Order: sequence, then structure tokens, then C-alpha cells
Amino acid sequence: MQDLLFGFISKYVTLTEDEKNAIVSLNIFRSAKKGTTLLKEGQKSNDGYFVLKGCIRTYYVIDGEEKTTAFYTEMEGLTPHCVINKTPSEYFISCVEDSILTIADPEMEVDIFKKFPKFETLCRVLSEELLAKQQINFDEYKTSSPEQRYLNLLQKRPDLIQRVPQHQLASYLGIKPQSLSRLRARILKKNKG
Amino acid sequence: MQDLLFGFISKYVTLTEDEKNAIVSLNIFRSAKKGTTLLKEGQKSNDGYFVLKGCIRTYYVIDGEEKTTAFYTEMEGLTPHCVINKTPSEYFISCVEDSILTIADPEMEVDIFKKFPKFETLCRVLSEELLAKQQINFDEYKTSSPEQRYLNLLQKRPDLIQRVPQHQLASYLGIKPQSLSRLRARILKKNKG
DNA sequence: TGAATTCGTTCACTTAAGTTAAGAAATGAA
DNA sequence: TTCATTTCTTAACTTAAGTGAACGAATTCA
Repeated sequence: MQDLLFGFISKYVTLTEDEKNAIVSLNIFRSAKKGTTLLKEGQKSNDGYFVLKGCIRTYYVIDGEEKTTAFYTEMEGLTPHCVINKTPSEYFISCVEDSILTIADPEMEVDIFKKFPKFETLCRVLSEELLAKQQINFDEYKTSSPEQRYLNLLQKRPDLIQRVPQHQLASYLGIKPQSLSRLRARILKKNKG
Repeated sequence: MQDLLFGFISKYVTLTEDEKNAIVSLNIFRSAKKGTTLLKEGQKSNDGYFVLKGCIRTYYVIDGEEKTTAFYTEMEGLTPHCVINKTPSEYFISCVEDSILTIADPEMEVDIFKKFPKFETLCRVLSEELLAKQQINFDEYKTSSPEQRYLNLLQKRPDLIQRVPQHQLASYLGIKPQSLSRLRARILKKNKG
């Protein structure tokens, strides 16, 4: 299961055995059952997450309703807002599927960065990549309708539509489950007739 | 006009006269008239922008229609996606008002960082702050209706509503100008009776 | 396994945004 | 200042999402 992580990292930097061992010795690998809540609203935490296998989601609870704002699947990572901000979390994080994650406190990072500056480069590159991706994501969301967003998702992350419950997907697309059902029926009709 | 920049920077780090002079000698201060296009779709550029005075916006042109995705006002900065990605720009950037900006190529930054490591800290802190802000922004956008978004804007950036044309605001809120008019009339009615 | 809950779809009705059009107000250029 | 253009608002109509309810299917778990 570590191989998943090292395979991913190898796309960015080359690690020596020493460096790999340093990572393993941090003991950051965790597995979590479907439905497990990793972070609760109001909670303080310093943990960042990286998905090796499975799927996790972030969601707000507003007027008793879940509003899913993001899904993270294989080789995607998340540093919750509350970690950066040192404030109680405004949202929940939970497992959509049984998952294998790395869970790491950025405090650790400082030590590792000193020992292996290579890791700092890795983290900077990853976060820049993430920022760029997020910007484009937001722009796409803003410039398209729910139907377009669904079709876009179908193109870009077809796996999500299979592995995530409809009502969570709907919320992620900014609509109600009933509207997603209707929208899908509408698309099907168009493609037939 | 440099004082605006140094006043802002002083909130994060303290600069010596030497360091201030180093910045001034970079000759990064520019002024631009309302309506000036700073970056066009399809264009390649390495320039990052920081607004000292005035207001700039980013917008896409989709099916001949402008879709405004962001406004940047005093003490806000923007590194366009095309700079990070080294690709042609997917959007336009233009001045909403007569503006005073710093326009800097990140290539320059490397030199400055070497001379004054303090600047790297400054940039890292600023970009982390920005990332956190953006995440929250996106989440708020996703979890609220156009009307809520308008009311939210009224709270958080009341100046924008004064200084930006309605049709650009509407686009920014994800709706048509007609809908913004209607929505405002609706709110006014509620508050009366 | 069987009962209970959650989930997904459909329907009828409501609400709000999109569209088209027209006219008033503000802005800008000659 | 005047004329032209752009911007903002209003209105009538269309379209799509929200709401509440019902029902069968799938999932959970005791």
C-alpha cells in the first residue's frame, strides 16, 4: 500500500531508500471504513489527508441539510481550511467508501523539510498544481448550468458518478436529488429522440 | 503611490530602506485607464498583477457573452492561470476603473528571493492566505442561491456594488442582468412590507 | 433473514431564473 | 451640448429548479 504513495511521488521527485524509510517511519498510513467521519464541524484539527485508495468528501450541514462541496479520490490530497486557519472546522469530512489514507500533521512536515528539502519542493509543486486546478474548477462551475456541470462531470470524472450516491452528487452539482433525476431523464430523452 | 504598497507589506514583514529601494528599482508600477485590457484570451504572458488603487476583473467570453469570474480591488493580487500553467490564457483581464497596479514577471522574483529571502516568506504567506480565501469563497458560492450571494456581497464587499456595472455584477453572481434587477426589486419589496 | 431505514425516481405544483422586447436613464464622444 | 451608445429596469412568457408527497428498490443491521 506504500507503493501507491511512492509510485505517485516518483512522478515529481526521485526518492532514495533512506527517504522512503523516513516516510514509512512516520506511520501516517490509515485505513477507514465507509461512512467514517474524519473531521466534524466545530472540531479543531491539524491533520491533512491524502487518498491512496477510496473516496472521501467534504460537506457542510446547512439548515440540517448536507451540502457536499468536494470529493477526493485516488492520489488527491486535502489540507482542511481549519488547519491553515487554526480555527474550528466549518465542515465535515467523511469516507464515501472504505479508504486507505495518509493522515499527517503539517507540524511533522517542518521536521521532514529540514531533513529532506526535496519534500518541500514536492509540496510546493503539488499545492501550486492544486491551486491552478481549483481556480479552473471554480470558473467552470460558475460559467455553466447544472446540466452542463453534470455532463462535464460525466466527461472528467465518470468514476464519481458510479461510486458516489446520487444525493451527494446532486448536492455537489448544486441541485436537489429530484432535480438530478429529472435532469438525467431529460438528457436520456434528448439522446434518444 | 509606492507608499500604498509598502504600507500593505508592512503588515506582514518589515522592510529596510535597501529592500524598499530594491523594489522601487524593479520599475513595476503601472497605471491603466478604465477599460484597458491587460490580458487577452489566447495570449501568453508571465505577468502577475497587484492592485494598489482601482479595480480589475477576469472574465471569459463564452458564446459571445462575457462571464465575469472575479474582481480584484485595493491590496488584492492575481497570478493568472496561464502564468502558472505556461499555456495561452483562457480568459481576459481588464480594468473596471482607472487603476494603479504593480505588474511583475515571476522570473524577476527568483532574483529578488535570492537577494532578500524575506520576500519569499511574504509571497508564501500571501498565497496561502489567498488559497484559503478562495476555498471559502467557492464553498459559499456553491452553498447559496443568487439572492443569498447578492446579500452576502452586500455585506462583504459593499464597495463592489457601487463601483462595478450591474451587468458585470450579475455575471459574477451567476445570473443575467435582468435577473439581478428583479432580485433587487424583490429584496426591496420584502424590506418594505 | 426480515424489518426498518435510506435512496432514487416520478409527479403535480410553486418559485425563480432565462429570454425577448421595449423604453428610460446614464454615459461618452463628436 | 447633442446624438449615439451603453446600461438598467420592467414586463410577459418560457424553462428549469425547489418542494412535498408517494412508492418501489436497495441497503443496513439486528
